[in-house]
Amino acid sequence: MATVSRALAGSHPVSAATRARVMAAVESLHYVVNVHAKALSGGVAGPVALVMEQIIGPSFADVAAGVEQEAAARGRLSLVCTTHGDQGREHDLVQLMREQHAAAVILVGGAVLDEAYHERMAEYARALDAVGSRLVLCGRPPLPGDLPVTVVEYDNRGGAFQAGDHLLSAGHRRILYLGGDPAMSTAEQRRAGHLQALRAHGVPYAEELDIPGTYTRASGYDRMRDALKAGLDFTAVFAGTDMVATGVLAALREAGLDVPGDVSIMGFDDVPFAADLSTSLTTLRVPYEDLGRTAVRLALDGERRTSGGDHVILGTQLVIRQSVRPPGEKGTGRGRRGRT
Amino acid sequence: MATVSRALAGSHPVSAATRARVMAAVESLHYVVNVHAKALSGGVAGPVALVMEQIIGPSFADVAAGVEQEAAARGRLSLVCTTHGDQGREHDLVQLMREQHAAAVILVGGAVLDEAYHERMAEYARALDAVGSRLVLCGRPPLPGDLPVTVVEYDNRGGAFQAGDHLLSAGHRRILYLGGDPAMSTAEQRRAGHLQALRAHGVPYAEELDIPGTYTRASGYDRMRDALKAGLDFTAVFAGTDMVATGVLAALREAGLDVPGDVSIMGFDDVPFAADLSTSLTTLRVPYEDLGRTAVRLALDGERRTSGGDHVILGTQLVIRQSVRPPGEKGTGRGRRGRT
DNA sequence: CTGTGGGATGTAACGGGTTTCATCGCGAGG
DNA sequence: CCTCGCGATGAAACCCGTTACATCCCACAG
Repeated sequence: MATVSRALAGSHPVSAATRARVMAAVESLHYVVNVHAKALSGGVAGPVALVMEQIIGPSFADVAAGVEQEAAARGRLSLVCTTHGDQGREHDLVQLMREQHAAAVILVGGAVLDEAYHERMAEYARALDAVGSRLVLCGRPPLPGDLPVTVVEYDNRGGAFQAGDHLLSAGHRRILYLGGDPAMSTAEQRRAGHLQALRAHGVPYAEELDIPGTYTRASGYDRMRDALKAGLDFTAVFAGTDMVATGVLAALREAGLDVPGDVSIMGFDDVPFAADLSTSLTTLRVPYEDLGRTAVRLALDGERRTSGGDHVILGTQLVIRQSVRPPGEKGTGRGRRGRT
Repeated sequence: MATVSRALAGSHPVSAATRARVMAAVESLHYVVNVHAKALSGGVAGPVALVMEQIIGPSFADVAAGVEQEAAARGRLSLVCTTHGDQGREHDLVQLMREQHAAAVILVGGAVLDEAYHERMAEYARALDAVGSRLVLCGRPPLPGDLPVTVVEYDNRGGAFQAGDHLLSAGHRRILYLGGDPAMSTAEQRRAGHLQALRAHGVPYAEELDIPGTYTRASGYDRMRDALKAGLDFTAVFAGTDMVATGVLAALREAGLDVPGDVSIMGFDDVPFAADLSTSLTTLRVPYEDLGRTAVRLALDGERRTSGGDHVILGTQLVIRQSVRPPGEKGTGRGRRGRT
């Protein structure tokens, strides 16, 4: 038994004859080592767990792809778990990953940054640290205090500033901002970036143009229809997400408005089909796959473990297509007062 | 130690006082059972492994979501692994899953159905069966012979027939078929369905309109440009995939052709953004998420294990949007002879 | 008052590897 | 020819739970 182990692991010298016999036996018996036994006695690298609300949606799938890729390159398995927004399930999953001795638990996606959130994360961080697992926050801001947490963000605020700046530089002054849930970190950061851009251009804030929602196509569609119905005055729409932008596009089209002739649209995410929408979307590319890869890399490499953790912010990139044009260059030019 | 186990598992009676003490200790020590030890000694359900070429791409992500969802509902973890088309890696992954004692290994995506493939699958099936794992083929035809394999397909051929029939019924006779790699099972099945529809309508097969490629946007774009340049005569394009259709749409648009005014397009897959393309796509909905769910359900439920395995074929559904219109209803009407 | 049944808990084996330590055999050097 | 030393291999401990089995103690019935 010991010899078999040595032969298979190659950790200690074994005679060629014995090795051959072992290999033959392994072959004929279809033998495979039992990971559990192996794990129990020593080695075995724990898997990398990715915890998100849902897989559906291009950005999450991209993060997952990045994680899987990087984990596989390091000989790790990657687990995919979804919470569907249920905190109880999130908690259970973290517990489960502790049992699994996961090398890293990556929590991805925006979150509501209230007091309870911080407590929850602190608890996760400590609990995971106690069993040698690493907590990684992906696409979320770092935690206050000195917790064993690795953070990989992308620059929501900077990106939104860049995007808003692009719109403003084109001459737009009345920009309808269709954001996400204001409680969510990403939504708030993007909104902050937009507001910052407004200030930078000396454009006064108009409350009626600042509309929250969710990051879904349906939300974009509904909010846009509402806005048109309400006769809001605007020349451009800044959608919190390409999905939102897609809904906006559909609603605008239905209303007989031309993009970008009548209304400009700015997206966010650069989903794969952004270029193929009825009007190809000017948007902001977010390096989702990179985000996943970086998360794994940071969690697994480096000897840190020095109380605090790494913190990386990935940049975003403006992708200029056809959905943004200076106002008034064609068609009615200035906004729209709905069908009133 | 035994008492602790009993208290936590609740399998045997333990006095309330002892249970309380155990719980307190667990709490203060942040104790969690070791899955490996637990697995070694008895229970512990193995994870469900999903093996695919890549995660990126809406259909794969949907399958993954279905698998994760159904696995989680049964208290199983789901592993995601990608092969990137490498058979060696596929083999390694199957081996790895045997070590992991995975409950099921789900291979998803079309495959080249040659002799070597069948041998490989047969080997996988037997090897997995030997350790109590189940092999599931998802989106692929069943294997010849009596192997312990579960198969979950969707009706590629029937769907393609339906789609082709839709085009033909609209009056199209010159249909450009932009298929996938003819060696791949899904591509061949779809093509067969299309040919069947042609026959059913008494339309002769035209070799120059039967163009293979890959299921990517780039392939659709390139093939379409080539076809236009070659001056092919056609009134409709049947794209093997919505991604291909997206590329076709882009190429047609660039060439100044109107869809569906000049050319009709039929897609396949009903990707989430199909409705939002420059012309919303008439396509065939494939129940990818269902596919994943069914795969897990079949693999985990049922006592079968009776040599052979289940075989389920899921239906598809025609989704009529705006990219198909009878030929000649507007514009040039009859195909296009390129820029020649 | 004693026998007995049963709840509560300790003991030990087991699962399947890895690793340390001990043993053994053989070739080379003294 | 003897011994030292090292490569090869066997024995046993260990990893950490679960569970069958053995104890032990107490309450209740006879």
